[in-house]
Amino acid sequence: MTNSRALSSSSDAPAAAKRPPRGSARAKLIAAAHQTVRKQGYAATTVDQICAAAGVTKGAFFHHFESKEALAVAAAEAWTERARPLFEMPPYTRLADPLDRLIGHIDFRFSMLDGPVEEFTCFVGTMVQEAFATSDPIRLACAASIDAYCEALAPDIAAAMETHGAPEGVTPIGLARHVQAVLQGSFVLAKTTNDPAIARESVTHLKRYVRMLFAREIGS
Amino acid sequence: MTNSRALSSSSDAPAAAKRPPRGSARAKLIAAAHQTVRKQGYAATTVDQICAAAGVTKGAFFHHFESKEALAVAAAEAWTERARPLFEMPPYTRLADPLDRLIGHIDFRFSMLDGPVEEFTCFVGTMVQEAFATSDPIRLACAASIDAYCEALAPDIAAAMETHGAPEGVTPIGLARHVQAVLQGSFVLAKTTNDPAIARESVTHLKRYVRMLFAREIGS
DNA sequence: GACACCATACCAACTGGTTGGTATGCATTA
DNA sequence: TAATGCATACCAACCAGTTGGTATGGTGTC
Repeated sequence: MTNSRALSSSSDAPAAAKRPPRGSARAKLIAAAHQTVRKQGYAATTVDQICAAAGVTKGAFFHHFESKEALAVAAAEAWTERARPLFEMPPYTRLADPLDRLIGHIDFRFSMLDGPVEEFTCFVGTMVQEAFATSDPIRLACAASIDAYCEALAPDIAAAMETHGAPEGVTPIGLARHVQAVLQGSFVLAKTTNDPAIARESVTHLKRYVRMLFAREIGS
Repeated sequence: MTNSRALSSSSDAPAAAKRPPRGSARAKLIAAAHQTVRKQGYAATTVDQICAAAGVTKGAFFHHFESKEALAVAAAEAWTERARPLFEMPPYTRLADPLDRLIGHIDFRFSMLDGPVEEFTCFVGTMVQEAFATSDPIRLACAASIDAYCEALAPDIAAAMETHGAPEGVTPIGLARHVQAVLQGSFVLAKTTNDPAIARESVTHLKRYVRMLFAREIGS
């Protein structure tokens, strides 16, 4: 790289184009935050690290976000969007029986529990553990993200309760939150062993619980 | 030496005694770490904050622990000891039926889900979330603490399985880990809302699951 | 279509305050 | 008096955020 860049004639359009497209820094910073925070936690992650992972400078960071906390909030919101396809794309969402769809979703979450721990754990779950008492904006953004997940899961549970019945005291949103709790808890356990196996074990129990809940009489 | 405090005759035992007993700094530092880390997380907690909360100086800190990480490991080990009485003291541990003891334990954990979130959440669960990828000593100490809990819970589950039976694929240690996962997950959810109610909801599902697991021939 | 004008996107270098850790001294106890 | 327990004073590295500037692309005007 002899030329600092000054040489770049205006006709280098063809191949070079190493430079990332203008306007991509924000998205790259959020993706870098997801990646880094899931591995190290929020407080231990520095702005410089996020910038380095995103391949941009600090100037770009503070152009797009007024503070580290503001990035955290934006990243939590982006996490919600990132999770949305989990409810729309997968094949099991087309199943006729809502209980099959619910079980299908749990199976799907089970299948995600593979590979390095920091690649399947939850960004907002990790972050809210650290920030719930020190940053209300972050806590609320994480709460909204988890709430959106539960709300997306609840309709199938409600439908399953109507067609298959369910014990007293079980509500769609309540069971959805329990699903989320088991997932979050399984992430914590997986972090202790640095291995997904222990997480799969718990989700298997969750699946059995859901099956038992709706296994009273099919079509009573 | 002019008497800065030399007045204190050896017979001042009655009331004065403002100074903490010599040798208490270590325990106070660990207690302060438990308190502060549960509220703010590990990385966000500074050594100075821990010292302030313990009422000692940094000199005392680094006299007892060679680093912040070493304190974290010691605090995780102390957490294990702190949890031990939970299995020995409570009245339900005297029940004859092991299933009653297991349900009693879950009820007991349920009853702990009250008051400020940082007062019932798990020190090692919080810490391992942040440190699992950056500090093996901390991760292993947290793993040992959670493992000790599960091992303490497993015998009653094993006995319950023998007297009441249980479905294929359920193991004592596996179910114990699931109990722990639900608790850890319920803590995460409670942090999103800053309210224990959502955690109680999940533990109620856990209790129902355990009841259903062992309810094969009892009532039907 | 060429030019002036300007908002947006981004960069490199710097700063004030904080952090984990150290060096040293002194009082109490064995 | 030797060792232990703890305090004070201090430091080098680091961190979130700032500053002052450059590059880029869009828009209105003629």
